[in-house]
Amino acid sequence: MSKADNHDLTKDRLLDEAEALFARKGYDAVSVREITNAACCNLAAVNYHFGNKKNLYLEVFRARWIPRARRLQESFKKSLDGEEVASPRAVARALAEAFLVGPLSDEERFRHHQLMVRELSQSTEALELVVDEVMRPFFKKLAGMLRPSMPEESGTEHLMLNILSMFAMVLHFNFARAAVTRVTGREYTEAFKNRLVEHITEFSLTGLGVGEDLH
Amino acid sequence: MSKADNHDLTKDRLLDEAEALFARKGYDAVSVREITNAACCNLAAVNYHFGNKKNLYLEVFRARWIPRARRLQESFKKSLDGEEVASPRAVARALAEAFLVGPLSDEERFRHHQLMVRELSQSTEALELVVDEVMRPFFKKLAGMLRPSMPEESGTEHLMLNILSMFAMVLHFNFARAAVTRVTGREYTEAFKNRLVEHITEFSLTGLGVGEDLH
DNA sequence: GTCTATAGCAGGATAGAC
DNA sequence: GTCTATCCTGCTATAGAC
Repeated sequence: MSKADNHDLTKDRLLDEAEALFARKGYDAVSVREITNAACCNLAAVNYHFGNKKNLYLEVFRARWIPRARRLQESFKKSLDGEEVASPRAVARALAEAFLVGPLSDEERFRHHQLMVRELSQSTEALELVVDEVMRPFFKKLAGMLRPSMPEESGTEHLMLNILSMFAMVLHFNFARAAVTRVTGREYTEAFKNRLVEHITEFSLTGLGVGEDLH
Repeated sequence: MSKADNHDLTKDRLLDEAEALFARKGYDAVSVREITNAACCNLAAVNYHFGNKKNLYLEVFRARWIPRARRLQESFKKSLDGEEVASPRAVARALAEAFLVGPLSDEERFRHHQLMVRELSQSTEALELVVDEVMRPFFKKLAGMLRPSMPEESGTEHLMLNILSMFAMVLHFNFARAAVTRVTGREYTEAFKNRLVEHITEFSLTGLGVGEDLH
């Protein structure tokens, strides 16, 4: 019993600390020593539990990142339950809310987006997991929700580009915090995050909002 | 003469190869040996010319990245010369065009955005340079161009969030190529890049384009 | 399952010849 | 300015005791 406990706890601590460090510094900048120190266990534990460093990285995605992405999608879905039918505005707001405020702690949100951006910009094996198991199904669901509101003539590609654009904003305001803060002069307080949710919702609905005729 | 020549050529080759490698793999994943091999010079050359690896990285930004960012801004400015007054549509299109088609080769565009995203998501000393010398002034200019078209009551912050959002799209469609391709099924041909320019322009102007009443 | 000890190698950096 | 040779640190991974 205490054996199994130790096993699980060590493995869990390793996954947690590894994820935090990989997110903050990137795969190559983190050493196994650093991870095992942070997890208060022995250097050899990584090789025992995961075989090698790279496998630990992949396991971080399988055991931590992907489940969290699913929780985010659940949170998104719940936001929409109140609505009789998902209007584009409701979808945009629920999306922004789930990713910018949502169920995650600040630390978790940070981890999540840092790791995602690292994979998006430099695809390793983990990107396959991320795209195939999380992004594609989620985008498909979003497409289904938005399609009824779109002009008849717009195809799936148009829809996907729209979704990718909302996604780009959500991602950007999460991972480029340092730059956003430097440019706007605002820290990521609850108030500012709510302001960002408003902004993303509006921009998704009306762009710059200059009231130009629609075509 | 040949001395000075050799000096400059070696230094230039180092900067070029270093930038390419840092962009593709990230700072920590690249070794000085790898760089000097690619530049066909001796291991000690990095320390001779730049002092150390980190300084070489910073010099890549000073001597390569920032000048290229200036060229992009020039290209953006030129796109707008034909217009009597810069309408929001013209600004959005010029922005998307400069960054997605623009004056850079595919390889240069790739380098540029990879390095930028690395800095945006994990600020090192180079982020200060990037934000202070490139982003902030550029955003200020954009703000000046867009302000006349905005509703009276919207302040600078609203304007900045709008600019950051356009920027987020431009950036995203450049750095997340792998994922975009995986999701849309489209490679980054000239045709698709032009399609993206259209999309970014439209999304910037009207968002999802569902024709919702403006407020 | 967890530890110590260590093999074996790659990394950044430098001294000094040319 | 460029080279070779080398130092020394820190890395991943493993063998083997407990």
